[in-house]
Amino acid sequence: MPSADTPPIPPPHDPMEAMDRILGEALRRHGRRLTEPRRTVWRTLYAADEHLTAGQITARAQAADPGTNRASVYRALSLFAELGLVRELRLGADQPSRWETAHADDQFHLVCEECGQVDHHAGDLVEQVRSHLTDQHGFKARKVELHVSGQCTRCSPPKPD
Amino acid sequence: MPSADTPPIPPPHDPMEAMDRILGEALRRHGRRLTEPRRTVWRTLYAADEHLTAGQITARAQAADPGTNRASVYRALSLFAELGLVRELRLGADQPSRWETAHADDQFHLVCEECGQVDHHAGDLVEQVRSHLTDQHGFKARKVELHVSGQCTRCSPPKPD
DNA sequence: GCGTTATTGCGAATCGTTCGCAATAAGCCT
DNA sequence: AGGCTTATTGCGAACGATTCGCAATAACGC
Repeated sequence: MPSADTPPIPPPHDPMEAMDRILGEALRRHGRRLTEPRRTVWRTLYAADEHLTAGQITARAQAADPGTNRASVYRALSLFAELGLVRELRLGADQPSRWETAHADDQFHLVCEECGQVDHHAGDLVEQVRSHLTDQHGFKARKVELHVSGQCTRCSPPKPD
Repeated sequence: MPSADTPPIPPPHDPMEAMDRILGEALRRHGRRLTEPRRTVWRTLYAADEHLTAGQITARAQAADPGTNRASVYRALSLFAELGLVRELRLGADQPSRWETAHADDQFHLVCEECGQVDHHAGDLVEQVRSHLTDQHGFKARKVELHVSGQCTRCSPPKPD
């Protein structure tokens, strides 16, 4: 541990603490407060390997902190989305919204209908679409969402029978 | 008008009757029955200029036939979708599903965030995506959905300033 | 026409999500 | 560190979209 009189800028040992800092700064920048439920939701989201529904997030958050409230989870999620920290996505008309941390290049989703696996894609396709629309049709694209459903490599038989 | 002893194959004068026939045939082909609520929903869908929510469809259907029941509308819609006659689509995580008659080339939607206008696009983009995925990533694309939101030509100021 | 059985109509139920409001606590100021 | 202001929480009730169960009805094949 740093001695009591070294400059109090400890490097982020715990990756979770680093995440907390990112969240805290984003919140403060917008005049919002960093609270326990928000931190819990945030960590849950980052610990997740996949896109979670609000229900799943609530369950996991409650596993980490039993006090976590459903409504607060929803509120945290939509706030995060508003701040551009996470993205809400609909992978099927029947299923509830799912949430993912916002990386730059993941408007491109591949959903496997067999195993439910969701893959991301960066690619330039989204950019292509955007410029095509602007140039050819005068449509100013702000958000481009590409959802593809089908069979992923593992589920579609690689060997021809 | 055809005389009484000409072959009884009257050309479809009423476009709505023609629509009914299409629906009836599709249903019969699948062992389903052509009923009043189904016909009403079908006509509503075809008379519509835009993508309607189930609620809107119900309202319009009831305007045409006051007996029309909400549940039957939902059942008709999902049946039609199952038969490939209509398509369900989510234009925003917050809004309810919307429904459109199924044309070949309309997986490509442009939603104007200003006026709410929804435009379609055929284009080869969808095909491009499909083959790109199959060739490069082994992902067998079944359904490709491209949702773009932004500003349409009318809403985005054409003149600079 | 008759009978079989798919379909309807109704209300209640479900699911995801949001709301209202009193109680709590974050972060600023000193 | 203590106090103050006000954003945020927690709770349950409310909500909107969609679905369900089931008895009554009506399509359509014979």
